[in-house]
Amino acid sequence: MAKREQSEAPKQRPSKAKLSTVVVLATGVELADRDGLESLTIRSLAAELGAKPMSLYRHVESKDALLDGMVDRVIAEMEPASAELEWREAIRRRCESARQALVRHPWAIPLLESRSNPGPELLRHHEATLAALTRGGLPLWCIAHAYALLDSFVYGFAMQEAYLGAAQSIGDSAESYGNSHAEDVAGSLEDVLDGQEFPHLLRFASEHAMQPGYSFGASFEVGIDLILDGVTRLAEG
Amino acid sequence: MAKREQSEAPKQRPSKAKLSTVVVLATGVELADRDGLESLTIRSLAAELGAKPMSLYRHVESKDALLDGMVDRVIAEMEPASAELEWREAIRRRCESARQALVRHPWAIPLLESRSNPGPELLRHHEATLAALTRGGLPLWCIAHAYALLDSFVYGFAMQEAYLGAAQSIGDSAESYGNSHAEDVAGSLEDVLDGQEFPHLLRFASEHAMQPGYSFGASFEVGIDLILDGVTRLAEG
DNA sequence: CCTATCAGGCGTACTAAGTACGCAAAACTG
DNA sequence: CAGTTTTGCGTACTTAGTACGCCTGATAGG
Repeated sequence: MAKREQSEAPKQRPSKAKLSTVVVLATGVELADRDGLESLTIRSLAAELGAKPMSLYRHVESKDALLDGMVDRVIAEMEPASAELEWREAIRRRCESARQALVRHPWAIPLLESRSNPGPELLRHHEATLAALTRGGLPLWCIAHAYALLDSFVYGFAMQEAYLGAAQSIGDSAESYGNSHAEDVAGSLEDVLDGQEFPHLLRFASEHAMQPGYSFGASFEVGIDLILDGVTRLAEG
Repeated sequence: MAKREQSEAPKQRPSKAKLSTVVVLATGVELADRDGLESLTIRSLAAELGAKPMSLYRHVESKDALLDGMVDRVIAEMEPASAELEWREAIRRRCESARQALVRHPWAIPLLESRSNPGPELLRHHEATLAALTRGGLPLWCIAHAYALLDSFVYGFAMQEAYLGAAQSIGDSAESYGNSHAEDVAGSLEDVLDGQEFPHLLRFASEHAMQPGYSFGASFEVGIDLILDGVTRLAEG
């Protein structure tokens, strides 16, 4: 009798709070962000929520459904192309937003492909992008190419960025597996490559990729603009 | 005594043959191709090889190592950029080859990212590609962009192609999960999209994507050429 | 206020899957 | 042919997903 609450209890993730589908999905995303997808289990998620494993199944049909929901949540973080902006700018922003969502949630990248159900957010997203491309006055076949190229690039870029990110974060979470890729990728460049076997690779790494100002991410905007330009040119010629 | 063999026994995958790392990896790839990555377990692989689960561990350190090895095998199927050809043509072929390998082994795509160890084949591959780009006379910063864009595009494209492929294969392997995405994606376009909510999407699908001659794959070469052109232009201007 | 109903949380327990450990047969070596 | 190494594997433990059904607290009538 000492405790009375109507429906909005004070938020407290680590233990209590009311269980619900959204909370489960959101906490799933948090956990995957923090510890990686491998350590997201029904049991660990339940523990994080201060609940017992079987309780989650009241709000999520299965682990697959959980993952689907989490992916849709990530997609929801990507701003759809705005109808207000000039179409190229709208596309640019959409792509950058998508990329950032995937950088925040790199575990979602492999799932984007394998999860079959499109999910409501993904549809809204496609719709907005197609609308922007249509506003650009491109012919339909050209829209198709533009869309294929842009999305391929965004996803592929995010994939590589995630890969590099994992390789570069030396002091971060270096205990997930037995493999310590940190040293293998970052430090031992010369150890693996010093032979005459990979001269270009070694030169590229030492003279460019390992230089102070280098940022893989800088290629992103270059790529988007390049594709946008190329597609425009396609439509004309 | 009735059976005598020196080292090359008649090949017979389903049951006997000598166990070895290569055989295990190759059979793993076959199994993943046939039944999908989810149904590739140490136990199923052992059964396929006519062996018992623990036997595989003599030739593969762990399941993770198995997956690494399988991925490296897929990468080995991608022809490195040839040093004989004109550089753009060499790049084009390399990319097309990579794409085809990933179409043959779509399960490898999500793994490309998550597997941390580069693997010997990947290094050889990068080396050849950088060599070709260098032969093109591009400045180093431009090579970096070119490489980032090309690889992002290839991987991302393969990802989408795999996604679409799974959605389109109606009569193929439609029993993997409880979800039958075949109908959901292919047939019920109007069921999901008929509302006024997704006009562009519906128009795009019905007027273009569902037309007889449409092929998503056709965008691939367009994309590669577009990137190659764009990068060349970058280097000049 | 008392009871029927219902939904949410959970205990139990089964299954699938990775794999540590160490034995034993086979292959190889001297 | 004896010793050593390589290979295959039986056993068994662990982690993880989840089917099934109980229990409890909240809610709705009477």
